[in-house]
Amino acid sequence: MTRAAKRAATARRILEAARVEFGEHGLEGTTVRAVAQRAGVDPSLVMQHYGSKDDLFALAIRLDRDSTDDDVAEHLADVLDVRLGALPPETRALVRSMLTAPEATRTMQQFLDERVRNLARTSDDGDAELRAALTVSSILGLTIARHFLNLEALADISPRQREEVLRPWLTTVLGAEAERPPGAS
Amino acid sequence: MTRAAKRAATARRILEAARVEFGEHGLEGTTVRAVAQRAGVDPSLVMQHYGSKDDLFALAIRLDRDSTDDDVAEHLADVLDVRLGALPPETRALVRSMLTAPEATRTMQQFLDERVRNLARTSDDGDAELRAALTVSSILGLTIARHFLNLEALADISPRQREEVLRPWLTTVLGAEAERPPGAS
DNA sequence: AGGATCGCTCAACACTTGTAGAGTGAATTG
DNA sequence: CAATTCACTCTACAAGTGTTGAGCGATCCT
Repeated sequence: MTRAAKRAATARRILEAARVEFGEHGLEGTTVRAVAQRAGVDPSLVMQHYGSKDDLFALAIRLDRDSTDDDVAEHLADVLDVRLGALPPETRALVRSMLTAPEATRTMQQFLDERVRNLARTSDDGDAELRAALTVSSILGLTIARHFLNLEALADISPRQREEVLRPWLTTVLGAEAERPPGAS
Repeated sequence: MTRAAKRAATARRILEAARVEFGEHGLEGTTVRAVAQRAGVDPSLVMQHYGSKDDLFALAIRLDRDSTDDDVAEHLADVLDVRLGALPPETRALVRSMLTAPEATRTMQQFLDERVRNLARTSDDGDAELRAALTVSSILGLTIARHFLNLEALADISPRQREEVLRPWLTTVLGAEAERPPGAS
């Protein structure tokens, strides 16, 4: 293993450690020393690699999603498959700090606004954006309630419940934009 | 104004300042000095009144809701009337820190679990708790998206949209527990 | 009115934090 | 093989934090 490769590997180890720490304790609750210790490395090396704690954080919460086709089906798959298991560390880090770290708030805003736009694109209803936003925020709330607040009722969802309750419910939420009540202008 | 009354008034002023600061910057992002300055008071007075920053925080996030009858109608009223305006400071403080401050996380868990139980009580469905949890987390997500992330699509909701989109949508979400698909045991 | 009480401020401490710079030992290069 | 580069550690510092105890001036009791 060449010297540059070893250095790159160390850098990745630091970044991953940072994601875990940020994901568990947030930006303010995480110390550079804690990240360094988890990575098995000296604190100052973290700085040499990433410049500052804030720069490291900005990198740690990047989602790097391939935002090509972002439709209802993908949403469903996301929620049902991915988010029922463990959340990836960068997502945990982003969500964990989204209410307290301005950088994370901005990133989350952009991420959600984009999903809302993509979702609203499928309809030409004037209120499509609003309906899409309701859908997206529902999924956000579900994610938080399950993975960060550990709501009792969401703790253990059986495969039966996933198919009989969660999937129909999500379909309802997602499809709500199609069933608008009569009386619109 | 008696001396004790003046002291009590100062205490309330400090607590209110704390709610605003905590609500805006979270537990870790708020300094005792900032609270004191907002209250127009010396930092050490804050300690004399509330013992420690953590004790003050615990008090600042208390909701003191009269949890007698917590039903669907109340939920709707909450979301449509209260939460469309500004959130009360103690609610802001609680929500802001719920992902980063363990004390706030616990408080939020208990608050939501209670609402879920109360909501599930109205049905004898075996999955009532799960459905109630989906409802509650939807509302949580909506609150966060609107009041903390300022999602574009949720920024300005006209009265028309409230009545034509938001209310029917919420009714759907809330009522989803009644419309379960056929084929349950 | 005079002494005690008390709400409040001032000054300071102990600690943790992010961060910088010198140093070290091994890998690399000629 | 000698010189150099470089990934990494050690030591230290300056700033900001929660928290404390002494002191001060106005208000209350007798």
